[in-house]
Amino acid sequence: MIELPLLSRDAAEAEAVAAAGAAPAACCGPLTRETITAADADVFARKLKALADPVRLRLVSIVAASEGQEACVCDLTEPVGLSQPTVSHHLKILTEAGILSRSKRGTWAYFRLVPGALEAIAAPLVNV
Amino acid sequence: MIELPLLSRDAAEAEAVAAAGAAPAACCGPLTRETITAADADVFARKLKALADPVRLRLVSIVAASEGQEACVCDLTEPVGLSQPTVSHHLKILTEAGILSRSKRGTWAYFRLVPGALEAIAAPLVNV
DNA sequence: CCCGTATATTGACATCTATCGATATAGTCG
DNA sequence: CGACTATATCGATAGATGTCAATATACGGG
Repeated sequence: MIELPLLSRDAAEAEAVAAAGAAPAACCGPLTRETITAADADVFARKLKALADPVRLRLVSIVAASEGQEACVCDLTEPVGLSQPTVSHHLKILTEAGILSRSKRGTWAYFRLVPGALEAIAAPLVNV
Repeated sequence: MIELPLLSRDAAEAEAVAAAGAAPAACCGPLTRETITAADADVFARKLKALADPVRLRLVSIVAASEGQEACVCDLTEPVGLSQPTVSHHLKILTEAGILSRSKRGTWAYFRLVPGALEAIAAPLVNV
C-alpha cells in the first residue's frame, strides 16, 4: 500500500509558511558561488518550470495586482482568453509549486500569491 | 526574400552588452506591481524556460564556478553525464537566451556567464 | 430536494522537448 | 595534404506539456 501525499511538497511548505507567517526558503545557494547539486537543480528547475509559461506569468501577475491580492478562476479566464479547464490546470501547477495558495469560499476558489515565493525563486539567481 | 538574423535577439543583446560593458536589461517591471502584458510575458517566459531545466542549471552553475568563469564543452559533458551533442544543445539554448556567451579559441568553444544576465531574469520577481 | 453555477478532473490530441547515434564542420598537428 | 580532435547539426524517438470538450464534483438557493 502506497501512501500518497495530498499536497506536493511545495504546496505543503506554502501552507506551513502561511500558518507560521514565515517566508518560503530558497531551494539552494547562489548558482554562481558553487556548483549546484543535481538534486537541488531538480528542485529548482521544477519551481522555475512552473513559472516559465506566458499564461502562468500573466495569471500570477493578475492575481498579485488584483484588489485584495486575490482572484477567483472566474476572474481569470477572460483576461487570458483560455477555457476554464485550462486556467484551472495552470492554477493547479502554480499552487503545487508553492507560488499561489488556494482557498475555497463557497462555490468560489480564491487564489493569492504566497508571500515571498517569487523572491525565494529569485534568490539563487542573485549573488549573495 | 526573408532576412534571417544570425543571432537571437537575446544573444545579440548579450553581445552588445559585452561590447558596451553594460548589464542586460530586465524584460519588464515587477510582476506584482502591475499586470504584465502578453508580449512581455512571452519574452520573460522564454528566458525562464531556458533556465528551467536541471541540466542547464547545472551547466550555468559549473561554468560560473569554474576557474576563470569559463568552460569548454569537453569540460562539461562528464560532470552532467550526458552525450556531447546533448550538452552542445543545452549550451546553445542558454546562449540564445543571452545567459551564456560563446567564444571559440582554436578547436575549443568556451562558454561564460553573461554578467548580469541572471540578475536581469530575477529582477521582475522581486518587488522594486 | 432538485437546479444552476463554479471549479476540478478526465481523455484526447497536437506540439514541444530532451536525448542519442550518426554525421558534418572546423581547426591542429604531423 | 591527411589524420585526429572538438564542436555543431541532423534525424529519429520517447516522453512531457498545453489545450479543449465532455464530464464529474461541490456548493448555494428556491
